[in-house]
Amino acid sequence: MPELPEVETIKRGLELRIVDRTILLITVRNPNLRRRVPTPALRAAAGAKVTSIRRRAKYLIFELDTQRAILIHLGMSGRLSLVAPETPLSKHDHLLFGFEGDIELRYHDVRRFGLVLLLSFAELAVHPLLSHLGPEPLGRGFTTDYLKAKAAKRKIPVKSYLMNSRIVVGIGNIYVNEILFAAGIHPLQPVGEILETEWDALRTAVRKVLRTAIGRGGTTLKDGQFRNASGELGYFQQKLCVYDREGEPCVNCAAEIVRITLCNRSTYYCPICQG
DNA sequence: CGGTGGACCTGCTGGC
DNA sequence: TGCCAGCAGGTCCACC
Repeated sequence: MPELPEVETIKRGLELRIVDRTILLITVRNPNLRRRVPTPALRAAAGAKVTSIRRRAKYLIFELDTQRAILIHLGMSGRLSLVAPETPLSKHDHLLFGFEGDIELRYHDVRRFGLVLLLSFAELAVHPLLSHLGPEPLGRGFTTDYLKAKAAKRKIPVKSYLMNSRIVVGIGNIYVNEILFAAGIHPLQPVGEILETEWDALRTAVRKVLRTAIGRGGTTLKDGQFRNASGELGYFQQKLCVYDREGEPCVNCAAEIVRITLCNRSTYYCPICQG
């Protein structure tokens, strides 16, 4: 579900409510996520205070005042929500974090592709899940020169390239489609043959699409899956130009949006604007 | 090494 | 109405 803008939106919502608060109780109802949740270690983190919340790629990192951190990835269907403790539990509420001040943070994940780990700061600094990640697309390391250099001589489609977290993090299947539309580049374009002049457009499109989506609180599709930490919907879906618009008219040229499968995922583009 | 495709898991939708 | 194939925001790993 969540790509960078959704994770960032959740992070911002959580920050306001739980930084500087102490965790009173951690309950693991179902430890079977992508990796098994380390229940005893995690439960033992109760009593610690959250000193800050960071985002790296699509990971959330809750730093504690005990030199440890809770690392959370939401996978495809994970949700984090702040609720009153008396709120009825649902089937897929797998972890509960009870905070002082009558606030409960719930991790909910239907498909259980997510991840929750407890790591020391030292472990976090060298953790293989994080150590191979490329630069943040909204950070300084994401330059046109970097993007171009990494692509040299490679034949993979530009869509696969942008979705590869070793190249750049945070871009998933919704935003990659929108980014390529904004840049006017065909998703199958071999990345090693992208023109000199197109690289700037591509970098600009990455940053603009992600920034705009964050500004609009992420994307909530028809199924209503994505919510921020307070349960509110995003509204970037109103700005989607190609994603899930097969057969509908292009917003620029009115040609029909085409859908193909690439990297085993639905891929949408305008055959004229991205020709 | 670079690139592709399947596996992980549950639930919803649409066609027959 | 019921059944079943196909699909869904991500990531990792085995295999060519």
